Amino acid sequence: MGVQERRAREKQELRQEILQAARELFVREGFENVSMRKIAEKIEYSPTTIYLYFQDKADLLDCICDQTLSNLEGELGRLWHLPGDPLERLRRGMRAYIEFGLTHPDDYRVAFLTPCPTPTEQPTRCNETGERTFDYMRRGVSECVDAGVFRPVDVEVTSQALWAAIHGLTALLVTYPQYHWVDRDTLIDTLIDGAIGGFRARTHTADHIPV
Amino acid sequence: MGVQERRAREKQELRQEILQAARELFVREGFENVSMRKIAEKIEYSPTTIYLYFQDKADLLDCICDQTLSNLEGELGRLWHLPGDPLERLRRGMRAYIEFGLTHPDDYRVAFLTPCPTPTEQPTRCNETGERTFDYMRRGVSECVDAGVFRPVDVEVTSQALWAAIHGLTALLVTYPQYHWVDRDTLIDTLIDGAIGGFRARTHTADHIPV
Amino acid sequence: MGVQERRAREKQELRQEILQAARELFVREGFENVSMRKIAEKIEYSPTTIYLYFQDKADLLDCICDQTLSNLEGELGRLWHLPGDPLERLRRGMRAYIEFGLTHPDDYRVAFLTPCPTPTEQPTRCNETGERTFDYMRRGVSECVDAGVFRPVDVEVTSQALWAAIHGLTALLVTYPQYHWVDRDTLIDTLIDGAIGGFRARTHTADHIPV
Amino acid sequence: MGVQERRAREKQELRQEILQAARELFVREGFENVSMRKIAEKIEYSPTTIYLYFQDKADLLDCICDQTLSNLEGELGRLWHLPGDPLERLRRGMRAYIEFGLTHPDDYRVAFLTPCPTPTEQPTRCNETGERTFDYMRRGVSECVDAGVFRPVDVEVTSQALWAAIHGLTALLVTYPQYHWVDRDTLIDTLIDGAIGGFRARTHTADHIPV
DNA sequence: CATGAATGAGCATTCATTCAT
DNA sequence: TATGAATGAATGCTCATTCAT
Repeated sequence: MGVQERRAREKQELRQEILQAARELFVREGFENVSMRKIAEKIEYSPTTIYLYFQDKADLLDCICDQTLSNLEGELGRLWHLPGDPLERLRRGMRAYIEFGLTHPDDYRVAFLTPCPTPTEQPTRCNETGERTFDYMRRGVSECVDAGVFRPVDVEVTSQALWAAIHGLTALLVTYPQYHWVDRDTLIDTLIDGAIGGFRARTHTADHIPV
Repeated sequence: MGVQERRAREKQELRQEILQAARELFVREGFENVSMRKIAEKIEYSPTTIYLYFQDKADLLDCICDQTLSNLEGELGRLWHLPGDPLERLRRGMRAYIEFGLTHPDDYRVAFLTPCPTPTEQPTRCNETGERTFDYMRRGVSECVDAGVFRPVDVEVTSQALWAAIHGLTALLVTYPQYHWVDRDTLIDTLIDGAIGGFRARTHTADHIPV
Repeated sequence: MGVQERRAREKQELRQEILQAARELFVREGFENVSMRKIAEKIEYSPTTIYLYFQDKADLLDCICDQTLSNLEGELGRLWHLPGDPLERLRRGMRAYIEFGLTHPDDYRVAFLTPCPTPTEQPTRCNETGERTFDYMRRGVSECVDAGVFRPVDVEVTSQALWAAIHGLTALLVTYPQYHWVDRDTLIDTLIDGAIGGFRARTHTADHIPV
Repeated sequence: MGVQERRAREKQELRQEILQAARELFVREGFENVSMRKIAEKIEYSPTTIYLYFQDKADLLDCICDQTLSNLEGELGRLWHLPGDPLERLRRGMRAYIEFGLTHPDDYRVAFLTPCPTPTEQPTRCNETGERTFDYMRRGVSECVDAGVFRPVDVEVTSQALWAAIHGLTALLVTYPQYHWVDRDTLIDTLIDGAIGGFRARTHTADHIPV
């Protein structure tokens, strides 16, 4: 059985290597310019080999997306357990989301800006992982409502709206990196605080709202 | 002279036909997956013909974007002159933007979700028209600040943040039309009011903020 | 009739303009990279117009060749009437030939290095002009024989051999301009004197033969 | 292992087949007019296959040239070791060169009459093989000088001049096979003896010079 | 498990040329 | 006389993929 295990492990490793190579190529060369051949060259295997691990290019892409979302989810999970009040936690998560997109623009593009090839099939690419990730937003909003920091808004509606806001900024920055944006940090803070601000309970102190 | 005029008109018509065909294909298949050949087939002309009307594929894309932005600009211009207070005007414009995207999802995709093929060249595609369009946002925010409805925020920063918010929602709805979104109108209102809410002066009445 | 004449003259002028434009393009862009369209653009006429003056591209090419040969012939004719003894005249003509090729490398390529498209049709492109040009070689050799500077060699054989020699050098220099040739003038002189040297009568003085 | 060997052999064979097909086409149609597709059709493989054996069209051309030059080099090498005095050896080599061109006109055309597509890159195509081949000329001339058959001429200059002479004849005969040449053998002998004659020491006997 | 060989389809673009006007 | 519009054919090359081994 040791043999079988080793084999399985090796197989997993090569799979990971392929994914990693593909991801790096996406980053370096841009999503559209990555071919199976280039990936194969990078890992020094034949193109055919890739097909032993992935059904086709779309499948490979899906897996990359899934990984991306997993990474994002992991990041958010880590942050979730840091100390802080609900508002801080929500804000921190939103910032992390945006920064994740900026740090991995190609991953973000693949995962969030590329339409599903066959729209009827899957609502989002990599449904489950995506939902799990989105749950952090739901929980963040929920906490804020429970703590009275937010007005008693509908959690799902608010979560979706907040996601839209941070997705919008990430998408724009990723799609038009050369546009004459104002200072990036200011912009991010403004967006987050602005979006959150709309849901806060009346008695809030304005400390976090930038001028 | 009638002949010349008719010729010119026909030429314009074919140009429009090409643009329309390309737009539809770009939308349906994604920019990278649309070839000049496919466009030619769609309009039942030879590929060469397209090159009589557009310099190359990038030029074609540019023209499509420009048209889209012009339409959007026209829409926003119309609304701008309707009566209403500054806040109402801003909100109305933001909603129109989102609805424009939802009504012409393909156009929106091409214009706002497709990365420029050569990113170094041009900040955004179709600079001028885009800027003119964005100016409506700037003017709307500016008015709100002047009228004291907004705190004295930085107009450019705020405008970019608000654009990000509405772009985000439009992009998500366009990219994942099948996702289990909450009621579309509620979501749009929530996003707009939430985003705007963050910048309002302290003494505002909460009448516009939905539950 | 004045009208007709003017028309005819204008027609000739445009024809010349086309030929001139084509020739210049050949020189600047290289023979293979010249298209009818580019020629048309250069003269600021439509491509169609060219076809009013030349049957097709091959015809245009032929005419250029013919012009080239005419130019060469003219050059040789001019030189022929300069004073000098037969040997000097022959040598001078051979040098002029080589230098013509080096000055108009693309013309030379078109006229002398490009095989006739349909080999059965025409021995050389532009037969007659070519023959007239070659006659200068025949006459030069003939004179040398008559003057006793050359041994009583066969004029045709010798002429062809000498042509081969100078054509060879021209062709090599034109085809491989980057090769590590020795000093160009030395090479030309050596070739000419060497080739001629083989036919000189025994009592020649060696003054012209370089070390 | 038999399998591997057979595979390798088959691979080599196909490579040769491609080279041969390309060579024939280049010769028949001219380099610019031969497309990868036409080559593919000729060998009844898909165009893609060619790219498994050659990097691109230029590479293919290079390999063809190299083969041609190798053949020529081999021929000259064989002759070099035959007995004979230096002059005879030189003359014999020059004749072999010309006859090689006449026997393989297509090969000669491709190797010596086709301009390098990108002239700036490489002095001559297939440098090394070409130089090795040209070395036979240098050695032949050198020997003649050493033996006192030639005047103490510069070896490189003389070699290049002699090359030019025999190249010229070969090129003309190959390019214009239909021209009214005099008797081929007479012409070749005349050219060779004439060219060589120019460099011979004064005391030579004229025995080899034809009338 | 991995591959070498091969392919059909496709790409953006350019070409020489024609035809109706 | 000249042209604007249009085209069919072709270009070198890359792609994702398959199949026999």
